[in-house]
Amino acid sequence: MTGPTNDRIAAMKADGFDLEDCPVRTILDHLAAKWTTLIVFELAEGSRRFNALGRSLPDISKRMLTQSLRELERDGLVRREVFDTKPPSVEYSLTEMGRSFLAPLETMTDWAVQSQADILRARAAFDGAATAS
Amino acid sequence: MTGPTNDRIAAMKADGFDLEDCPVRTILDHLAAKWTTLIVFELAEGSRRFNALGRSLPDISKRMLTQSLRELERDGLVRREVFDTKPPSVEYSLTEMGRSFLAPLETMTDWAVQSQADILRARAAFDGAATAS
DNA sequence: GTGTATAAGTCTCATTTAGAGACTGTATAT
DNA sequence: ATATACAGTCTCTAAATGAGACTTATACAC
Repeated sequence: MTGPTNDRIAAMKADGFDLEDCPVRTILDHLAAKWTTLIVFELAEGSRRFNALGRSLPDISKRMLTQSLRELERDGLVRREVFDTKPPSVEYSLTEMGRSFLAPLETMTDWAVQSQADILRARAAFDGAATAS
Repeated sequence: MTGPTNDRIAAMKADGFDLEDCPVRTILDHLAAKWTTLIVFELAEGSRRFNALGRSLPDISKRMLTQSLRELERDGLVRREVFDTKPPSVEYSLTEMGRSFLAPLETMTDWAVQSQADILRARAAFDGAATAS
């Protein structure tokens, strides 16, 4: 959105902070990406090869699987190892940092599981109110 | 990705589980959406009106701000109140459930802050390895 | 030996989603 | 008179995603 920014943001910017390039945010953006959490959860159970991961996440496209794994590898959460078999196989596994990410991830999913009923109720109420003119 | 699913997923499906329609996943998808966390953090500091939120999140478009707020409202994390001023003003604030979401959210961002240096290092190493033929 | 499948991707094309910004309509401030 | 603010909506364009064909070499079934 355009227009003047508010005081707090203005102050942070004056302080050299660039919202567009905030490292925490670029990290969160990756983690928040649609497939990241699913991949990490799957790798939490052990190393997996590319196609095996694809089979576990049936509705991800090869394209996005490749792309997500590359980002995870680049961020240091996932390790990629190529084995010289015929045909060559590639194994993905969590790094130590990747494993350290499981704790916050589980905090999130625990909250989701606990809140699930409330959320579904809220959605039903919202949709009902919208329908009832 | 097409192809046969693995045993675990197959077992869950046999058990009536539909990955496409997993409630936890639809919740996580919303929470993971690019703007959700920023909006929730901003509302954590107090209620805000539509344009004020836009000013705090300078690079969100009105379109996405509206859409994100609607989802958050529908999920019951955010309350929307219209005041009959001229022109009418609309105030957004966190519900109790919205506030309960701050804890897991902070767990995530804390992890991001703590891991930030490692991640940036990993990225630099990855990019360097790619560049060095 | 011919056909089929697997490995881990890449590439292209079609669809979906997001972003930029004009536009609405009333009312107060300049 | 003119500009600005309120909270959006609407349209048009740009970017991200999904579906699926294609690659190259090998192993297995028939």
